[in-house]
Amino acid sequence: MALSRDQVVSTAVDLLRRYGLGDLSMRRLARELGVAPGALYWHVANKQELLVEVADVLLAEIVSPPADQPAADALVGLAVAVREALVKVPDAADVVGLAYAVEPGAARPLRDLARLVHDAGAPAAERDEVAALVVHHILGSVAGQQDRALAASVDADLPAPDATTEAKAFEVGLSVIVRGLAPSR
Amino acid sequence: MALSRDQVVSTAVDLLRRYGLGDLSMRRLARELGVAPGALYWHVANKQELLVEVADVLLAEIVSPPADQPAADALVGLAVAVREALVKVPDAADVVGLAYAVEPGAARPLRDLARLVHDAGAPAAERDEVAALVVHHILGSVAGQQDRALAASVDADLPAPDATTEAKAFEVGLSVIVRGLAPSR
DNA sequence: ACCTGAACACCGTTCAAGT
DNA sequence: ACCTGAACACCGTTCAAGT
Repeated sequence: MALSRDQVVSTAVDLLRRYGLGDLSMRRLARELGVAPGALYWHVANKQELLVEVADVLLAEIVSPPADQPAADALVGLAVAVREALVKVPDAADVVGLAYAVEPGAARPLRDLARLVHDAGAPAAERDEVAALVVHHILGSVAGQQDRALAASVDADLPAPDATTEAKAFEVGLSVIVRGLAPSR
Repeated sequence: MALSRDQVVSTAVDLLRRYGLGDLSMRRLARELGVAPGALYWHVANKQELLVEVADVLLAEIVSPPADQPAADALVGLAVAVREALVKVPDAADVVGLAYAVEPGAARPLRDLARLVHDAGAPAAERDEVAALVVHHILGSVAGQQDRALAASVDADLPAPDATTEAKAFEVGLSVIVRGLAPSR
């Protein structure tokens, strides 16, 4: 049976989950699919386009926040959920960061984040800017935790990051944002 | 005359400034220096170590904030200065992000940022977390602007980012952080 | 329509051997 | 002490030619 674009993308997601971005090469992906590297270029224009699709898949798995709570709580809940989903995927911050730069509102959870930022008190004119701040905080936190885990695995006398501590640190920053949301006065 | 580590690092900075991370390869750097690629490994352990040094050079050029203003103003001023310095250097966010993950307080401006966050009202226990939030906001803003510039140069019907607008958007997020700094009540 | 084979122009890193 | 030459194991992308 012929290869499909979906098959290419989902195998790429698999490779990323299991081995990280360093092993998600077009050649490695082709090997995994049992085709020649050139075959992939019939289904995707290039690696960048593929990675944007991969990011969309990762974000699509995140559940929407329940609508029956204050916007500020829903915002915190969703941000934590996005962070938790991404931190499990090696190099997720790089992949999602690339996709976010190309198309900030393409994935549903990121649109939800922007909406909740507005509902929680940000003026409409500042909605996208504050949403970007939240996204950067999530991606920065994810990248930081993963980098520290990598550093600890390489250098034996560096401490391995603790998931609970990392999550707490993230929420400290998040609460600063929520507190600052309403324009002064 | 023999090659020095400083020479290797500063030529790397040069290459980054002129052509970006894509052209900052160990082989390209060796060619620029007129040596064989293997020669570089006498002076630096690997590419990652080199990039951390490059980040330190980029950050070292940023001036410290004057001490005669309110901490919140100094914080905003320094964050804007760091952003402005980095946005001129292609892929600066990637390079500095890597270095920041490895050693968050190694560069002076980043230490100053953490100090000002504390002086501006963050509890000592939350200082590093909020400083990380500010750094992520800077790097995210820089990466975003540069990505949009690249996208516009590739795709003709995408608008080129305006430097003033980008700076304003950054300051919106920054002021949210500053407003949220003092713990509630 | 979809894929292979082969090529082009690259990578980071290692290491014996030279000076 | 410092560097070269040569190798190892890779990259992303293109494209004529095949089915």
